[in-house]
Amino acid sequence: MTRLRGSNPLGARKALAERFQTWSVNAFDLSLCPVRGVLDRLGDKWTTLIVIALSHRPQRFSELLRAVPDISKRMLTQTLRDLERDGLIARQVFPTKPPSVEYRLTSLGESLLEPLVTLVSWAETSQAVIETARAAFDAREPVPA
Amino acid sequence: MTRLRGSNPLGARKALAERFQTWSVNAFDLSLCPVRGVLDRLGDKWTTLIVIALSHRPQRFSELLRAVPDISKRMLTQTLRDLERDGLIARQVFPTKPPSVEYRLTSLGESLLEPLVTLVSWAETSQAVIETARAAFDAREPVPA
DNA sequence: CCATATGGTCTCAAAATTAGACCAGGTCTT
DNA sequence: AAGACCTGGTCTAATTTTGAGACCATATGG
Repeated sequence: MTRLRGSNPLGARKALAERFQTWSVNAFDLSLCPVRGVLDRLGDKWTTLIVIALSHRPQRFSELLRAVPDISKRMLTQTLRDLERDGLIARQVFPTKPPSVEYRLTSLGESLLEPLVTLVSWAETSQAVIETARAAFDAREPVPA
Repeated sequence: MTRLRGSNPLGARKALAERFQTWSVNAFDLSLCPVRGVLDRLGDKWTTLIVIALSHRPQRFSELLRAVPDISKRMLTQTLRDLERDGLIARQVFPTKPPSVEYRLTSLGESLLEPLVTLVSWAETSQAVIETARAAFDAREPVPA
């Protein structure tokens, strides 16, 4: 087949499988697998969206609220706090009349952009295939109303 | 520091920012941003763990239950169904005495491994920095008992 | 004959998330 | 000057999601 430099799934599979080997000793035990703590936050449903929104430019609270339409204030606040706690974003208050708060990516936060781009690219590329698979599955196994 | 080829955050930032530009027209509107549908599933907390576990080798239901220790049967079933529906994994039943079911990555599922590796690598690299940031944040803003 | 193992499903409780009221103050409109 | 509206949040109550564990049918080993 085509043997693409470093982009064949086999290579990735091996790389990941190797890492997994070292983890499998502790079998993903939450307290023993430090990566889980990091990965869990990324799986926050809102985290990636917010990071992507901030990749564009620093934004204020209500801008983010508009940028990610279906997030609730509560979750936006909480996700921003978590992100700030992890050092991925920085919070800065401006003493305007109604004080405004700006959030921006830190350099650590920006370093996340690169892995995120590859993931988003994959999502874009695979989206059509996935839709097809979903439709096929639903046709096989009709979901009851 | 070291200047690695093509791994500077600036490049990634620009790449992502450009993509975001095209999305920002619809401002992440769930129904209009197809990537969200895909990204949401990846942010399932269990999805990535299961895919990683299966990157090792095909595994049966109860093997996965053991591999991802703190998942409940309920969530394992559901996550596997979703993954199957999206065409990322395949389910095969063997007519053994108590029938066993094996789950394996499809080629689409394997294609996810590559982006996942970069993400996991980032998590591993950044983990220490993040822990430090968390500690510093908690010291500043002591979480009440 | 009882325990165990298989892959799930079902129910109920617990946890996470949402929607939306509310706040303090200042500006803008009328 | 009264009212509406803006800021960034917090708080409560209702809804949704998740978790823990019982349960099932069948078959094997002891």
